[in-house]
Formats: sequence, structure tokens, C-alpha cells
Amino acid sequence: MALEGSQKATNFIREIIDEDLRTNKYDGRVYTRFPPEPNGYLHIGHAKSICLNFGIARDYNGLCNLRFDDTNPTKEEVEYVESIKEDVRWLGFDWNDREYYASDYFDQLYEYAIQLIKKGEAYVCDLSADEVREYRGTLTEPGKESPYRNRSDEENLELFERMKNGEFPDGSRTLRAKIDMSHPNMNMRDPVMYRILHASHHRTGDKWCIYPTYDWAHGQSDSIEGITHSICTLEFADHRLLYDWFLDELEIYHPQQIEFARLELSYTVMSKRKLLQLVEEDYVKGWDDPRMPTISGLRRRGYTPEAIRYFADRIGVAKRENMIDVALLEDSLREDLNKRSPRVMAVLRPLKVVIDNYPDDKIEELDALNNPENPNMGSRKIPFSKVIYIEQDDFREVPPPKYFRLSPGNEVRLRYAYIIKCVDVVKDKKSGEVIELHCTYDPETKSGSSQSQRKVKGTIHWVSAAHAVNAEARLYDRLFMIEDPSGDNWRDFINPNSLVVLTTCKLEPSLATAKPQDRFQFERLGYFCVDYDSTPKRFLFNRTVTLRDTWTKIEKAAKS
RNA sequence: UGCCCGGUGGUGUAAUUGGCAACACACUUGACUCUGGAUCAAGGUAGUCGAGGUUCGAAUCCUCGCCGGGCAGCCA
Repeated sequence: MALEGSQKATNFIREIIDEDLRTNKYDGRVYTRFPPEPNGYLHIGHAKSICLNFGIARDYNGLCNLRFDDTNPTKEEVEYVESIKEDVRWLGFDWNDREYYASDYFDQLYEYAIQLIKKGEAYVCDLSADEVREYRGTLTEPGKESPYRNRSDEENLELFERMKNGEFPDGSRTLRAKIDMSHPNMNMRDPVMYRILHASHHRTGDKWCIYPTYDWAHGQSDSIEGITHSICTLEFADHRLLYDWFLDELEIYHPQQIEFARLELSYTVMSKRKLLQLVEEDYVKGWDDPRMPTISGLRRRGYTPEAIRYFADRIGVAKRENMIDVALLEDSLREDLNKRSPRVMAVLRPLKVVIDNYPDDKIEELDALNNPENPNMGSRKIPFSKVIYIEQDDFREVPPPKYFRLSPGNEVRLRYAYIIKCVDVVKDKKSGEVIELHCTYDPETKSGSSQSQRKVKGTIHWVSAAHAVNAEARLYDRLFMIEDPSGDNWRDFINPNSLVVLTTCKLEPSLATAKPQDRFQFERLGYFCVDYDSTPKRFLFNRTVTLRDTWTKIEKAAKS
């Protein structure tokens, strides 16, 4: 794929791996994992992590596991594991049979916990959640030791087993690591390893009523799988000390955790909580609404996996927080779509044009290139007749400076057809709105004919009225009006015009057979794809992204 | 106020690990064009958070500051 490999992507993580390879730290192995929690849909930020982890495995002849971090049955659901698998696969990555779950290791984790109890390094604590918080101390003050901290190993073993057997109610006890209540790193102040949760788990059912916490499960899962480089986001950096502590105390294989900065994208939100709120509060129509930064949303919008991977390569990986301009995402998309999309003519906001001097019943079949940049994509015929539609934007009764399109007395070229001249404007008597144009055409100027090489400034797209296919187009724009809508009042910045629906679009007839997810470039307008909900009766197109639009810039500049 | 992590143009990421700050996006201008697209060409924008120090030489090393972020879930 042309988009990939065009950038030699190196970063601090690859440098660490190079060094580990050089010193033979892991016998030449490179083994990563992508560990989503199945409690929501994947978004573009996860795509960065997926491309990082799977990309490293690919480039170093290593492996990357897909591992669901399913240690909290109260939040996780199978629906999410299915969507996650679909998204990772769609992005173009394959974990073969290495589909793992933290819950696969619950038995092993239980055994490990017993080992720690026997070493005197874990204990059953009867403090309530509130009490644990009080005893923990604050950022600046040390905590106090739990009164249950010095139980005998026998008592701990017995109580822990009874916890597992379901003899105690939720929240009544926990298993905690015995480390240091005055440690400057809060994670080391006797962190909870197990909590009691009488909840049934999507994989283990009712087998367990105690569940391991993230800190207790993650590192040991990495170890069991033989991961070499456990790559996670910055907020886990403080946990690395604990990650190392567990592995060292257990004296088991020790992977290394490396943290990088998560992706932030301008004009959108990335937190699962806010994404969920957008869905639940009906700002969007679902997780796969094309305005959502979710993988499923981008897919429905018409993004290609290649574009997303290319984007991931281009943004790099580092430890400083960053805010990537959506323009880079859109540029990555256009780069890909420009090469692969067949071009087609479609009129979004139709304006009727009658060509007065064109014979009433004549129909010509004109040749149009499917992609002028790639002759291999062939050509097609498009019908031309006396009555056509053009874009309302392509006519101005009073043309502004540098306006190259149609206006009274002025000429434009109809793409792949003739040069026409506007001779009359018909307006609605009440509203004064322009409802129809009368033009004449110059028969000497037919496209492809060598007779006339007459040039005009503008070329516009059109669709023959009698042959047009009706369609609905959904024009999407950024979801937020400001670059950084983080903060509590983020809802105030939701773009009210993030979706504009046009129901009277006219398409050239070749589009009649388009199927959901088919992608096209509507000439001069942008890239569009057929929506999943499209039916022959109600033909639906999503605008994936507009073409670069220098005219809008010129116009804006003129106004200011 | 404890601990951890960061600070290079408008935005990201680089800099052969101490050798005269590069690439991409964005922006501006022009060429070309039957897509105001694509393409091509040109251009502006940082002396690398600050102050000291080491050195022939510092974005890279040292010291002291300043600024931003994270951590007090039985969430991950």
C-alpha cells in the first residue's frame, strides 16, 4: 500500500526495542498486546494504540495479542467485545488465535494471590471503602496502617478462601498487598488486589464473586502471555512501580511497561464517558454515527482503514501531551480517497437549467473518465439532454470578483459536455428566489471534439434531469465548534450544524447500482459513500469529507 | 505541599545521540488544469520554557528555577 512505509516511523518505543534486541534482553523476541476493556466502542485514539502495538509486532517479526481486560463484570458486555474485534479486524490487523481475556487467568491469579499471602505480602482487610480511603492518607500526608494488616497467614488464607466462596457481602472485605502506607506513590499504599462482587461475568458466569483489580491482573497477564513490551498510556506511569513490585515478589517472568501519550484530536472529544453521553443524550444517533470519532463512526462515514493507518504513522508516538489537528486526519483520508475513488457527477442543491437551443428530444451519450488520474479505471457514458440540473452555488445573479461560474450573460463549461451561456433568469414571483435558468449552448464546443479549443474560466458539474437518480445526502461537519471542547461545559460547544440533510439531490444514472459502503468522489464537492441504511427507494449518501475548497477561502477573505 | 511525566514554529514529530534545527499538516503566493480538486514551484513562521554552568561547540550534559499534565476508585 502506497500510503504506508512512505514514512520511516521511528519513535522512543522502537528505540527501546532496538536496544533490547541489541542486548538480547528477551532472546530476540518482540511481543506486544492490545488490551481493551470491553466497556465501550473503540475510537481513533485506540486506533493509535492498535497501530502501534500491531505495527511493532509486524515490523519486528513479533506477535501482538488481543487481550480483553475484563476484570470488572459490572461494566463489561459481550456486545463490546464483538464490536472491538470487528474494529480491529477492519483496521487490518490479525491476532490469529491469540484472543485472550484477563478472565482466562482468574485461576492462576488466585494461586498467585495465595503465594503472596503465604509470603506475608498480602492480607484480607475488613475496612469499608470509605475507611480505606481515610486510611490511605493524602498526596502530602502518609496513610495509616489498617488494623487488619497483621493477621496471621493462616487467618488470611482462610478468610480469602471464604471470600472466594461467597460467604461475605459485596464491599465487606478486600485482599490487599502489604507494601507501605506512607509510600510517596499512592499506588503503593497497600493497593487492593481483590474486591467482592457478586456479579456474573460475561465469560466466567457465576464462578467467581471476587474479581482482581487492574493492577493485580494486568502485569501478571502480561507475564503469563510472555509479553516483552507492555505499552500503555501515560496515566499508568505511576502504576509501573506496582506493576514491577508484583512481578518481582512473585518471581515470575517480567515484561516491561512503557507509557506513551494518548491521542487528542481537535474539534472532538475522546473520553468514553463523553462519547457515551453524546449517544445517550441524543446529540448523535448512536456509537456509529458518522460524526463520532469511533472506529465504527469513521467506517460509516466512509473512512478507509488505509487512511487511518497512514494517519497513525504520521502523528508519531511520544510522551508529551498533544492535540492533533483534524486537518491531518482529513488530509490522510483525501490522500487515499483521491487515488481510489471513481469520480461521478451529483448535484446536491439542484437548480433547473433549460438549454433553449438544444433539440427537445435529443439525448447524447457523452464520455466521462472515471478517474482522470488513473486511466485504468476506465470511462463511462453519461446522458445529456435539453433540461439539466446544476448546483445552486454555481450560479450568481451578481457575481462577486473572481467568481468563475455561471452568471447572466456569462459562460461556463459543463463538464464533459458543452460551453453554455446564461441568457435568462426565472424567479419565483413571491420570494424572488431564482428557480430556473435559460441558457444556450455552443455546439462547436463539445468535449473531446477537436474543432473548438475555446477556453472558459469555469467548469461545473451537472446532471440530466430526465435521467437523474434521486437521493438524500447527509453532510457532516465537525461535532464541536471549538478546537478543545474539554472541560465541564463541553456541551455548549456542540456544533448545531454538524449534520445537514439534503433530500432533493440528483445523481447521474450510473450511480443507480451503488451498494452500501461504495465510495465515490462527487466531482467538485467531496467524497461520499452509500450509507448502510440506504435502500433503492431511499438512496442515502454520507459525505465523508469535502474536497479542498480554495473558493470558500477566497470568498471569506473578500468578506473580511 | 509529596511522588511521577513532560516542555523544539500555528499543530505534530525529527535532529547521525555534543557538530551550524529537518519533515509533514496548516498558512501565503504563483504555475497548470474541462474538478477553484489533483499536481508542481516558491515563501514566511522556532535560535529549541528561563537563567546560569561544562565545552572549541549544547535542543541534546549539569545546576537552579518557571510552566503544563497525572496520581488520594473496592474503574481501567
